[in-house]
Amino acid sequence: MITRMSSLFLRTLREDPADAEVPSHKLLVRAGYVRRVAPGGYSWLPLGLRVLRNVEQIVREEMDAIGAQEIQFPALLPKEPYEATNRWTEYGPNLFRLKDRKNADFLLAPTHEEMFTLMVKGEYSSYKDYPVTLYQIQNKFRDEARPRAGILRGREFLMKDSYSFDLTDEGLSESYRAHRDAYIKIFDRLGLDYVIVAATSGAMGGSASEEFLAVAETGEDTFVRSSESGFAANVEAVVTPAPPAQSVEDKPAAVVHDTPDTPTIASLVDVVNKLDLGRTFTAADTLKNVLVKTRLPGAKDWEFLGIGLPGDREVDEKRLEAALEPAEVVLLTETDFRNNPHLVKGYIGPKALLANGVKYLVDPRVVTGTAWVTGADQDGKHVVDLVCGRDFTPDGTIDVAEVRAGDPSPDGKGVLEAARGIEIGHIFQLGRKYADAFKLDALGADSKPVRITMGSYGVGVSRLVAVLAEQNFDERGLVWPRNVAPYDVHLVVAGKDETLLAGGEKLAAELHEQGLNVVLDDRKASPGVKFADAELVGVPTILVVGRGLANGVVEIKDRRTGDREEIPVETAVEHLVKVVRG
RNA sequence: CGGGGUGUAGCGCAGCUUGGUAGCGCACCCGCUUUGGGAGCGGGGGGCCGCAGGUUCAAAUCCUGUCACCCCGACCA
Repeated sequence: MITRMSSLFLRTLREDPADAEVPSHKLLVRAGYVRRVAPGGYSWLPLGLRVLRNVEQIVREEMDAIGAQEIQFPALLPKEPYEATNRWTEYGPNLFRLKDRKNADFLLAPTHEEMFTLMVKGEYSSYKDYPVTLYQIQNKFRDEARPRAGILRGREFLMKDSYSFDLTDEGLSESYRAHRDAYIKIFDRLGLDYVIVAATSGAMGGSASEEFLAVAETGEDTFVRSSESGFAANVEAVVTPAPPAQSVEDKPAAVVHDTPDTPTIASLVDVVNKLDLGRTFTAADTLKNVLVKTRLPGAKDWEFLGIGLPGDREVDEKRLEAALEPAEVVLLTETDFRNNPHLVKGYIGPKALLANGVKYLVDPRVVTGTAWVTGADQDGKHVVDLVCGRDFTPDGTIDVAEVRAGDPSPDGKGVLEAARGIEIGHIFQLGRKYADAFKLDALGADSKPVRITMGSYGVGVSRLVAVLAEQNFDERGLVWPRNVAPYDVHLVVAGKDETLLAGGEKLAAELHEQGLNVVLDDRKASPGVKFADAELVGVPTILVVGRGLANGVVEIKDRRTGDREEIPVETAVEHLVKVVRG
């Protein structure tokens, strides 16, 4: 098709909008792709909608390719199904709730697990019907506490969500694998720089779960990756490699020393080094014991837990919560210490914990044969050379110490470096949570019911547009990957001469005949304005019909590289078709 | 929810300290000139100065209240 700029519903802005911070937000607004209408709510203008539809189509094609079938639910849903799964309350304030004129409760769907489950339950009842995978591409609503970064994190957004229904765990694994492969194809087709990391499944419930993170400085998620291998992981999922165990026999005996006024690790290291023990100690030689208490859901009492880790590391709260999930966890209060005099704050050692029945877990680096400077369970005293496996035996390990850049990669190759990412896809094996809630069974070959097991898989379609912008821009504007660009060719008529416009029109018509989508800048604006707009809008190929036309040549510019070449008008169409079709 | 900031034309901003006819740039409209890198000159249209109350002869400006929005963090996926 041919779109004329003279009539295209588009107004570009010369200045960045004041409320925009990240590149995608600034550029999508400036280039006239989206306009804000509410916090976290954006309208799509013609150019933006074309890109959104292109992304959507790629997602759709890859879903169809694995046999998933598209359906569509309302966004406006009754409360009841969400009460059955408890999500009416569990989802909390993030759920948009509203009432109809009869005062009945409704919600704007944040995701559609309930509806898909009910849909399948309503239609299918035999094992012969399974497996089946359904999906939809539809707007979702979440009342985010703080929408931000334009369409990167809105309250209404376009999402592809699919759900697999299988009779067996093996079937679920296969469905999961199929989605994983499909997502790889989608994100590869989009030309994205992304990683796949193991994830915790969060509020959705379920087990196996991976996130696809697009690499971007402006991302909200921190992850780590190896400097040498392809390893990447959420910080919560990093497994610290344990060093080999050492012999305990050759270690010096544990000796208690007076270490007054050493409430911090730094002060302890200072004092110990002044004891003149013939060695120099660092924070990494100390064993810090952190006391927390945990409580399982539904349980009444808190249970104490001691965590021993090298003194140069802090406990990472997110890793702690992930490690203890589903139990909740908090630090001990002053009252707890007062009620438990055997816990000497600042001087807690493994011995008192173990002697008083407090569960004691240590960092994986604390292996048999390692010697530590740690609390002696008396005010003002620490013990040096307390050896793991000789002087104390922990109840197990817990991997909750902070992960730092420079730590060895869990796969043994290279060291970890920190990076930021934006979640663009999330796949996980839900299991039977929703099938249980709605009693979704298939009648088996033996006439006995089989509980269905589900997988759930999401792609943030509108977010992908922002992510693509985030990864494809320069100081002049957007630079779309070819297969999502709003047009194949941006034809600039550079000059007001009637013959130039006629030449441009003719070329546009010929390109159109070849099946290319062309945006033709037929406006009366000066060439400078048109060039600047073309670069801001970001169509990958710019065709300039200008002063060269008198000599029978036009200019083709590559938006990304800036390369330009003059070619004869007669071969321009053929040339462009090759460029566009690759 | 904690911290910081901002509300003045479609967009970006000044004016507020020290009260007195609401201004600049971009965009938009008209005319002439200009046309390969965001043109020039001239003319023009567009405002409940977030909202409410108060002080005052007079409020964008001072006072009180309120609402909204943005950014950082917490939370969330």
